[in-house]
Amino acid sequence: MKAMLHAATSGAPDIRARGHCLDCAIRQHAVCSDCSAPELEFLTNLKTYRNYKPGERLLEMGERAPFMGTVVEGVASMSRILPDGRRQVVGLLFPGDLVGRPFSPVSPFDYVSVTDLRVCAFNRPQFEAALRDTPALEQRLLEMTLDELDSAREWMVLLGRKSAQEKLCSFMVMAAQRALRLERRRPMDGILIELPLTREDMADFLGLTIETVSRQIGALKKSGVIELIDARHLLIPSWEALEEAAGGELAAA
Amino acid sequence: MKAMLHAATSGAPDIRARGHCLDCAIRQHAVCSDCSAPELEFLTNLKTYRNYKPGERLLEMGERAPFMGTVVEGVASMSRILPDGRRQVVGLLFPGDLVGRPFSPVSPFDYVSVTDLRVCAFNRPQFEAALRDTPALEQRLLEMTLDELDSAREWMVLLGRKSAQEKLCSFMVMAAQRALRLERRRPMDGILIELPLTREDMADFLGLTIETVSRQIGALKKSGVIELIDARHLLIPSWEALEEAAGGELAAA
DNA sequence: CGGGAATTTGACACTCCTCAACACACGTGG
DNA sequence: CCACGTGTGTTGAGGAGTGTCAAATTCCCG
Repeated sequence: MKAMLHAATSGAPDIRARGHCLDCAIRQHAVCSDCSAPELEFLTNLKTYRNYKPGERLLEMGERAPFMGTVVEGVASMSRILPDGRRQVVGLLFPGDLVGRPFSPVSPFDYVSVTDLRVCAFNRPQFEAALRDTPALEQRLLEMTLDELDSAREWMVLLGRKSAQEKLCSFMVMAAQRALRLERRRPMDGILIELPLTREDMADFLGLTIETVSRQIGALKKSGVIELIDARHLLIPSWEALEEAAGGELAAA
Repeated sequence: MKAMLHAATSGAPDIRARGHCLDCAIRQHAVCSDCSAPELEFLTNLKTYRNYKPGERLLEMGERAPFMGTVVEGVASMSRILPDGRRQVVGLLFPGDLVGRPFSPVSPFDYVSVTDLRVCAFNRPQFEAALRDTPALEQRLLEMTLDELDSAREWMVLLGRKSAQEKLCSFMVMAAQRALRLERRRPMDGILIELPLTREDMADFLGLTIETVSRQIGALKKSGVIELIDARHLLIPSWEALEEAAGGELAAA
């Protein structure tokens, strides 16, 4: 819970451009999914890739954000730290999700990589100009933003009203849904879930402490809702039982 | 009240069209703020006004939403109720705010009036067509949605990490900011705040119980951060002290 | 193998919830 | 006019669920 962001904003992440937008594996999930071939051609020439190690800060709350982009590989978090060090994660970014706040030069949250991460990045003014000039881009951004807003509000239900145990189950449901969607698969019994976050990140996402997270995972294991492979991998014998234990109401984000 | 919430969506609220968009007092805050005179002319002919008493449900979670609109007067809430009855308010709608989820025929949340309420309403398909055909409308909607997303995430920080007392103070700060913005005024010492919600709605918005809300308001009064006029009205001797007690980080929404 | 981080476990404290009773304002009808 | 019901808000006693602090354990990687 205490803010332990190890490295300062990295001055020069590993940057290199390669690959063409047409070949992008996650384009269908991204803001550029509805762009025409010529529009993609244009974007291809603007983009650069940025790679990060876990724990690096891509953008800092309250600071100028030099770029925007899309997660290509890995997971990142958006979070805020209160003056006394309490931290709340307000969103997880999976492949296809947008990094940065469009039309605001200053980032309203910290963006931090939680796994090895690759981001398809654009110079901010150029990206915003592209947004203004490309209806396909702007309409898709609107669509994505409306979906994110629904998700954020669902998470508010979790934070405000769910028990620690329900929070953990909801998180597992969400993590599984996000991972499966990328592979165009559906949840089912016996499925394997990877938890991409440390206990600390989970705690900060769920509004709990790491000790409570650890204990509730133990309780879920004992009650048979999950089977632990190791600290980061688990098996779901019954998807329905997991959803039941999550306290209901988790629409696919 | 319980009975009202559980009653079906009111079939025929008080509907009448009057007034012209050009004369609308809250247009500058609404989705139509950037529309040209001809565009407003078009919208004027589509709109109808709907009036509600406190506690009426405008739209129901999971049901077809026949209209969308803008709050003209009063306050409404968006909320979700878990299967076992726990309720979380995920947003408050002040004049200018949008009622309904664009591009989704089904409402993801309950919309309930919390005061006497007037809504400028549009038939959903017509409104969505107008959005698609009117860049000024769509761009403004994107802007508003991005702002709402920032606000929702700030509220997640409150729900996940703030104490009951900090939640109350944050709510007062937010309520004051929203009310003042409509009058183009700034927060200052000695200001009067109206709490438009019942203790129950406040509790459901803050992730607390009504008893805790009541007790914390009492504690704030005793410590001098607020002065109670009556149950719904209070005075802020020091705005800075209130923000301090709110635990920091509340950007104007 | 060694050292630090991540995770788990334990004992205890505290915030906030639960249940219950009470106070108050308001409207209705006898 | 007053008794009554209903919705709203306050107050009190006690307990459940999480947080806090401390230590043990496991994992990871050089």
